[in-house]
Amino acid sequence: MKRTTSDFQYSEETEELAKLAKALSHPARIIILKHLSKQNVCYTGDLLEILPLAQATVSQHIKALKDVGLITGEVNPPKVKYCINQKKWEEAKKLFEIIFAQNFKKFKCC
Amino acid sequence: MKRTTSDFQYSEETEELAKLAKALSHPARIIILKHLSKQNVCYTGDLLEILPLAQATVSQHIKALKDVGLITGEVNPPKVKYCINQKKWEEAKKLFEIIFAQNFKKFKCC
DNA sequence: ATTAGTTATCGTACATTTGCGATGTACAAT
DNA sequence: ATTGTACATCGCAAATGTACGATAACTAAT
Repeated sequence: MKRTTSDFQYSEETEELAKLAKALSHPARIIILKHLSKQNVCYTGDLLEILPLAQATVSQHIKALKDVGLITGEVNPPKVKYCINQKKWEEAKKLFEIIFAQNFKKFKCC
Repeated sequence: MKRTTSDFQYSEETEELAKLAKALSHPARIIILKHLSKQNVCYTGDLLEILPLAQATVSQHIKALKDVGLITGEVNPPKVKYCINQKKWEEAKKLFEIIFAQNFKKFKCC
């Protein structure tokens, strides 16, 4: 029963969910997303005030969220305005809903 | 996780969500959870067949899920039976629901 | 006691993430 | 042109994650 790792591929959905989960896997990025989902709009400076991190580090976390598509930035000199990317946000919501859909009410496990 | 402000602490909820997201941040662990949530019960051997990874690696991923509390194992010699930990599963579901609750219908962003 | 089956853990190598200071970029105002 | 503001990126160090072969542990059956 050989398993050849080289040609194996996870499904698109699985890969996407894993990527989104990774984006949520740091407290600072959770804070950023929660802040954005409440405020609807914010600037890097706002986040610097609520996070215990250096500016360079906050910028990195923002980049991670941007790279996965969960937020978008709009240059608004000399600031940059960030928002939730609503389309991706809904997509993420759905993917997490799917995996947590099962509720097990009638089963006894270990 | 070094912090400049040494006494800063993220909230329990934020830390917990980040930990759960980290548990979901690898495709192999997504597969394991999906399989368990469908099958309700499974053995390490079952997972070896559906994952492109060595036994040691699969065992590590299982451990990661066990450590965060999402699954439980019951020794059933010579096998080990795994299940979703329903209580933690529901907790995770709620935490993800909370962060994705916002839906932005009436706002225009960047 | 030995063997076979199943899974966990150890040791190792390599990749990625996290954090920060320093530096670079871009624009506005002087 | 220079300065100031806001933010991104670079380069580095430390920590953490990923993967695997080898080995250990544990039990059932011979």
